[in-house]
Amino acid sequence: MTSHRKARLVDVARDAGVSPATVSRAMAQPSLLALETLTRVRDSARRLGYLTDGTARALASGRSMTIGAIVPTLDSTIFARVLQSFQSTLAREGYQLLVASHEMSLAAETEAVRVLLARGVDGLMLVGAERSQETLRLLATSDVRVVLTWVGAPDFAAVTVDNEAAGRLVAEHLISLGHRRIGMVVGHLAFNDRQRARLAGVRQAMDQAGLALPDALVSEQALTMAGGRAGCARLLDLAERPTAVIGGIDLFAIGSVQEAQARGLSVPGELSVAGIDDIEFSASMMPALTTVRIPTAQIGQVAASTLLAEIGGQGRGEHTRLPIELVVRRSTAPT
Amino acid sequence: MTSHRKARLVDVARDAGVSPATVSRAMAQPSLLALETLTRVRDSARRLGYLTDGTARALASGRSMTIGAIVPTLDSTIFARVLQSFQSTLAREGYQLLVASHEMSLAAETEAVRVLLARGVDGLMLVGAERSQETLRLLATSDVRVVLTWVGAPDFAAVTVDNEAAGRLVAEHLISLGHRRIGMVVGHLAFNDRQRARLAGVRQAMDQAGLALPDALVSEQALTMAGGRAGCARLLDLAERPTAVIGGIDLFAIGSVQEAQARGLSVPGELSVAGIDDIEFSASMMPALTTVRIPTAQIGQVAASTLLAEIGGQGRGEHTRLPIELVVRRSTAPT
DNA sequence: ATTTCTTATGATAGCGCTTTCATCGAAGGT
DNA sequence: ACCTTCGATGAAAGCGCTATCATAAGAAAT
Repeated sequence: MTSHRKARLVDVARDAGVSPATVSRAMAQPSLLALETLTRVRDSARRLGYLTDGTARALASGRSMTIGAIVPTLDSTIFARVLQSFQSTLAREGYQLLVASHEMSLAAETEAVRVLLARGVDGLMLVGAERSQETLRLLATSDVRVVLTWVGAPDFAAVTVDNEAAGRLVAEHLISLGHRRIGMVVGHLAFNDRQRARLAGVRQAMDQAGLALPDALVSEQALTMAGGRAGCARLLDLAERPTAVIGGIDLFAIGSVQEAQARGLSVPGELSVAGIDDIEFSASMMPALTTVRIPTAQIGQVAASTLLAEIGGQGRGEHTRLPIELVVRRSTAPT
Repeated sequence: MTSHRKARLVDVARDAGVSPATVSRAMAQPSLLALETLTRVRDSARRLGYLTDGTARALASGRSMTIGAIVPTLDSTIFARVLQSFQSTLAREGYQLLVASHEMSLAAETEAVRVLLARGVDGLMLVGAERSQETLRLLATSDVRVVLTWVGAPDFAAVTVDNEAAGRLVAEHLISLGHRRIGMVVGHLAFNDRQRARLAGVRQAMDQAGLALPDALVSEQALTMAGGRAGCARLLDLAERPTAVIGGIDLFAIGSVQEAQARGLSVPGELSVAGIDDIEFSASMMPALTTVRIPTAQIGQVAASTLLAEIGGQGRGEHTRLPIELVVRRSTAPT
């Protein structure tokens, strides 16, 4: 609180009796300075309450030390978790996280990319592989490093998970239990390649077993528990109701269990239910949910490392596929 | 994709045959220009793929159009929700969100404040009123506008919720149902004034009813469902077990219900359980949870508006207290 | 006509930092 | 001793934009 106006680099330089360049070095590459000079500069800086002006630094150096992340929404266990680990890994390296959400709109994503690029982010985390032409153009024109999450694409580094396999895994599990008529509650498929892949995986397993997955047995819903309930309700109202329901996300499966129980159907006695994600709640609900474990926190952490490697110059578009695993619990049973 | 190097303001100016100042105006205050000039500049900008360099703009103008938010963690339904609405309100006004999390560490919060201030944020959202001296000093020295959430403090604008009243509300409800021995699972109280206030509220209600809340009946736990389970387990293991358990957050209450059920205790028959928050799941679990509704999304939205008003020069430290409400459902019953 | 506003645009000085490039003394090599 | 290398620092040119002030040309007022 020494002075009133914010201290600048030159103020510190004057106070310490060195040139601005030296102060700059003291802040950014201390190893270049003689120990004595360094301490003198640091003392002055502390005394004056000096904080490097990140804006000016970014302009002069060309690097903002800022990473952008564009997710569908922050209001989701899954993305929140990914962002948390992404952010903390980044922070450890001195990077800051700029977040934007697009609420499942392709156009909004494009706009977010434009804004973040204009902000001069050094890297960008995106979800999924579906992009507008305009977004791709923006990305190509700029020189930001990009890391995709969940689903990858050729020209970008990516940290993915085999969503198709996830769908296959649950479906095969259910089929092996003797289920023949299986329904699925899935998120809106437009601009959501994760859900599309999971559905495709379920389809594959069914096909392979010679079973059908008619459109009537697939219900698209908003990604909430209430959506899961509504979707399950639709499936249960069918003349030929399914003996098992797969939730494209755990939230759907949880909603489905609730709907079934509300109708007096026992799970898994009369209806088997399985999800994909393995969120915290799934393990401890009654009955505990059979699901596929997606290593969400790890996605964020690896995405951050990958992106930092890209920015650092090592790593050329590396793809990491994280393992997933079927977790059989109590919500599924033989027919 | 016209040129290879990134287009700058001067490039657009040259292309459009105007001065840099005019292009700057075209981007920031279009109303100052003649319509014809404006379109000409815009055409050039589009053709060259020009994006304003936010960094340079921030340096020259002194405003970064960036808001920082420091929360305990992103990985929480509650904060994720607040941030989602905060972010989308901000985005509508052209502001970008820079997030940081401190994982319940006072020192980490201070560091985050330092970093965000250095980044030149125009505003800052903080959670709770507990701050280190150093943080307060940093805030006072800089000229960022600040908005507090959940709990307010004299010198800052704030959007709060009466956490004490929330605790009181559930406790009174339970007391009115005839419960005399009530336990509480609460988050770690260090650097968490929200949980402290909720606990204090419960205490008040108990005191007023002439009841005691011995330390043994209060279990501090990490803010997860598993924490809720563990806390409830501790309370149920007591020689004199409580007839009702209050969760300092809904997650605790949910975990408590699970623990009770896992022990074969019926809820609310043998144990009443209530929470505070009203997260999505609470309404639809079995039994549906009695809780206090906290308007999370609204907190984010109002916090954003408040902060923007502060930045805009209107509004001097306004405090908004959002209403909360007891929601009685099926998890509580008379003794 | 002359003066006074307005409106649209230009010229240009920074914003606060980083980063060559240059300098200079001390250390190392022969 | 003499040249080279190295380590530590300084000088100063930007980074790409905004904002102030100045200017010019009409419009309005007298």
